[in-house]
Amino acid sequence: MDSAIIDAMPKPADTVASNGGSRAPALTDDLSFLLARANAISLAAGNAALATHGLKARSYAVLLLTTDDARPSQREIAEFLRLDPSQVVSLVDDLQSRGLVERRTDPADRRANVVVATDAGRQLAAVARESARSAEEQVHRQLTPNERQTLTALLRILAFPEP
Amino acid sequence: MDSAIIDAMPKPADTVASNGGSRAPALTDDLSFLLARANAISLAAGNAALATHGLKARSYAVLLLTTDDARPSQREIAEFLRLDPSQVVSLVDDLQSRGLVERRTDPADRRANVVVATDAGRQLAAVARESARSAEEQVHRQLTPNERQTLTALLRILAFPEP
DNA sequence: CAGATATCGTTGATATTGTCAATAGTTTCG
DNA sequence: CGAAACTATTGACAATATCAACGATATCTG
Repeated sequence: MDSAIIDAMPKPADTVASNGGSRAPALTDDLSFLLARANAISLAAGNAALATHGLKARSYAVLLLTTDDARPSQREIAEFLRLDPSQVVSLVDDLQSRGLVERRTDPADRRANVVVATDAGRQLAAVARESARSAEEQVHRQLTPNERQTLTALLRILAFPEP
Repeated sequence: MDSAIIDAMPKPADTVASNGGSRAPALTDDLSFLLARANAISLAAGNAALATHGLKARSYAVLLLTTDDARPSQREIAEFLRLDPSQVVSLVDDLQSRGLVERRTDPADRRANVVVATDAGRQLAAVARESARSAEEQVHRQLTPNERQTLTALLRILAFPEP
């Protein structure tokens, strides 16, 4: 069915107590590994849910950004999603060929393309969002609302580091 | 330099208040997206740190698992890391060709290969672990010890769902 | 202002990773 | 025993990542 990428990396097992018996040296306690595995699961669920609409997490994220008032350029999209600019080209190409977004050269900087969702794009984004939301709900159903909020706040610190 | 994968997916922006002004519709508040972005950052840092030792997050994770007393089979490794079994074949091939791990057919089930680190593998794992640890430290330095512990606990719930 | 320097999007080449079906060897189950 | 299920492996193919080079702008510096 669906699978996913995972990339992990461990940590010391110093504080011996946290490990059940004397089992694995690290991975299960490792933040980076857990991050990777949780992401893989979340991503798989999201992709599965979005497939109905001909989207993947990637293209969905781009589409959603283009519905924003901020009118991001391709470079900004690339930075935000941590993608190579050339990958954004492909993603926008695809969405554009389906009539979901448009490229408009930024009047303020004619090198840059501002990507903006069409009406069709906005409509699709809306329904896709609902699918994504319920897929997420499944993945995160083991967490209480409070826990979700805490998790979101902590992840935001990692995802958008200060210095 | 390094870049990384990202895959994201958003959420409703219902609770209007959480958004600064009237900016982005969702992504910054979306758990799945934050998970993806945080993972991308963590992964990039880990890969960079491990490159010194000729490892990536992937191969490092496999190597580390093989230092475990649990003596995982390739199938178990694949499941744990959420990889296709064929990818584990490649990873183990590589590590084995470098003399870091060995394949031993499980006496209890001669279909299965138990993968176990050699002495050299254990040594490398030890030093690589130190590199990974300090890379992680950089990524997570914005979190207090308490926050890290909380985050770990919450992520574990997502990474290893109950039912 | 001119020329050097940097940036944005794009293309294309290349490597890495993901996905899937098919297979031989084993085990398990009826 | 024979059928069905499972393990590792291979190979083919699709998707993604990575990087260098380019034309079109913009910005900077003297």
